[in-house]
Amino acid sequence: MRVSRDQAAQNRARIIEIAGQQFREKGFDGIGVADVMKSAGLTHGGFYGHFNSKDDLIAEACAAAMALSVRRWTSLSEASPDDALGAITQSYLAGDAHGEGQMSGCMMAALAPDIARRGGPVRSRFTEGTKALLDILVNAVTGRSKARQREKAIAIMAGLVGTVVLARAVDDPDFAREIKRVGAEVFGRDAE
Amino acid sequence: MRVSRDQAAQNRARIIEIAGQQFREKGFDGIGVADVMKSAGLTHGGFYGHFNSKDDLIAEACAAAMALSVRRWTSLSEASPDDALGAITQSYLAGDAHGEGQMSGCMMAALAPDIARRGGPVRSRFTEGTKALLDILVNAVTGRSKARQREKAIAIMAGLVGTVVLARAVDDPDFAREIKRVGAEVFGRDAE
DNA sequence: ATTATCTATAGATCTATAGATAATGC
DNA sequence: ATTATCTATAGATCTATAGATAATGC
Repeated sequence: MRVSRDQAAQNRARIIEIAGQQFREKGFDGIGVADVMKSAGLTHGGFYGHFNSKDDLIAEACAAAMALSVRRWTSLSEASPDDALGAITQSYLAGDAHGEGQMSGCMMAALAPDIARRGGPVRSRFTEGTKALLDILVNAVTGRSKARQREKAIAIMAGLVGTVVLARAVDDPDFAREIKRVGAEVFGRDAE
Repeated sequence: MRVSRDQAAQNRARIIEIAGQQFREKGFDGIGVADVMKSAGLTHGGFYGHFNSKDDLIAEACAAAMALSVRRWTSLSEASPDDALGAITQSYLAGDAHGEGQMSGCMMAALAPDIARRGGPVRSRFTEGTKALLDILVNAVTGRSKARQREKAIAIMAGLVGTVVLARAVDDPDFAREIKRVGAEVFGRDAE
């Protein structure tokens, strides 16, 4: 039942990708190692050939999901050079509406509080990703100084994360829509 | 070992209060029924005389924590009638810094993504609380129309939640401080 | 020969229940 | 007599490990 080195590397990458999706959808404690492996078409026991522990996988999945967001924001910025902020916020807030659910959405909005409760590698990988995303936003907004741009970018990032977090948690669809509409208007425009 | 009806009611209230703190600190899956009961000075088996299930406790703890936030925001508004927004945001963002940790902080910032993954009573109790908090903020901001006030209040609430969520998740203390400083400046002032 | 994966299981943990106990409240 | 709480445990689930298997790569 052994596979080639290339195949094993692909298997590892697929485990990380699937884990990232399942974690965002169900939470770190909402999905077990055995089910992640099953979704990847592998068996439970094989997991520990790829990772030292579930925490190890969580750190890798976190880093990979953040890296994917960085690539998406970068390509959105390049595709809309005159309204990078609008393109990013629209993409960011439209995710849920398009029925993709949280599994393909932002790691920050899906798991930041859970990441805060974990230590070590998970948090540091997440922090790197957060800084990288922030840098993209800094270049997507205007400001009389770099410091002012950074200030705006931080507020927008917090606003976007809070918007998605609240809209998802709320039970009332109309209220959720209202939250997202306001989020798009307030944080998607490069005011002042 | 039986206690009076009054004592039993107090025990129930204490279980809810302690559960609310532990859930915020460790997550819904991070603390078990047995440990909550132990913290309340009771035994595991007694739990099911007070609640039908852990989910039932989660809903009660969620509602109680939101109600406490509503009372706090209300009294802050009344104590600072000319800068209710500033008083609320300062209190909201200062929590972590004062070493209180998340256990006494905001339910939205600590558990909103986990609440989004749960169904039924937990989400509806949370939604009620969120609407009540929003109403307080609406009255704490100015605007040429009620609709504009509400829009500002929603953006501020999302901004505050996102600020706390990101500042907590991030590994770098300087970065966390920067996020909270910006959040206080941008969302704590009744601009425009 | 090495190693990626598989089967099987140990050990821990967690929710929920069953039945016993003892103090309250009619 | 009722009932709030306790002790003990069933049943499920989850992480991690041990040992076997079979195809790769030197």
